[in-house]
Amino acid sequence: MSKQFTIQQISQITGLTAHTLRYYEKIGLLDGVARNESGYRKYRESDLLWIDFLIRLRETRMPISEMKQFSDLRSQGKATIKERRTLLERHQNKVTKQIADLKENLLKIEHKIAHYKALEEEDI
Amino acid sequence: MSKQFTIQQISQITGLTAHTLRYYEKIGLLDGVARNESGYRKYRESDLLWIDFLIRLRETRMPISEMKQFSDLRSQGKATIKERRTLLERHQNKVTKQIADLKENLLKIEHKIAHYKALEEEDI
DNA sequence: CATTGCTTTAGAGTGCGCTCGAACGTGTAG
DNA sequence: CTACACGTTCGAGCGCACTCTAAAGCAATG
Repeated sequence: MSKQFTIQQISQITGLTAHTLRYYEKIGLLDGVARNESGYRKYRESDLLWIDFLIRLRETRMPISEMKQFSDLRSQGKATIKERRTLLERHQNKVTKQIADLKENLLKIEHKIAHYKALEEEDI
Repeated sequence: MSKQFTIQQISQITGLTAHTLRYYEKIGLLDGVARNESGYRKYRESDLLWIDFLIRLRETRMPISEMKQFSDLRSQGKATIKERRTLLERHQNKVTKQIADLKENLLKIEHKIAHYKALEEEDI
């Protein structure tokens, strides 16, 4: 029998607040979180893994609307695997571009820092 | 005598809308944009360079409040160069971390894609 | 069996970064 | 002179992603 978690535990593990976890469930990012007899949520290991993946999508700037699309495909079962892969590959490209752009911007920032250093030297 | 630009030209060059350019000026990110006799903005080359740098800060997720701080230091002249450098160095660290995080997340996304591919193979 | 602290829901509120609209002035082509 | 495109200001509105509140129920401790 696999471990179960309360909303607070999931909150601590993932860093999302309980509010955000309920919100994600409400908008359909988390499907079918189980409940105990009194209606309290009990998260399974699989929920945790899914939430962790959602966090990665969010950190790579996937909009919630797209995360929702992806979640919807997921809950439709294995018939949608190809479609999910396509969606992820499109996102992969965007992330790759983000990294390239950040690197370019980082260079410019570093140049500016170097420029400031030079100006500081002059004034000694 | 250096070239001057209308707000529409700056908009086309930078990709910011005229609305956004006015907004940035209003909140103090753009200091002292010149005007012609009838009150129309005329941007100089130096304004353009500054706007481009602001865009880089924005693309690297610097919040507007921090961009404002930086702008304010800038308009106080060369006495603030050291402070500006410090601010940029802090930001540089954040950007470096962003890149590392994105790379890690990209890996996980790629693993998921590979996993989907494997599942697709199974079903042939 | 009372207190304290956790859970639930629905719905309202917030902060960020724009984005737009209204009302009005300017510049230029026919 | 008349369109009509482009400029101005001020303030309101918007989309996103949470974030919080209120009112109520459940759980654990002394």
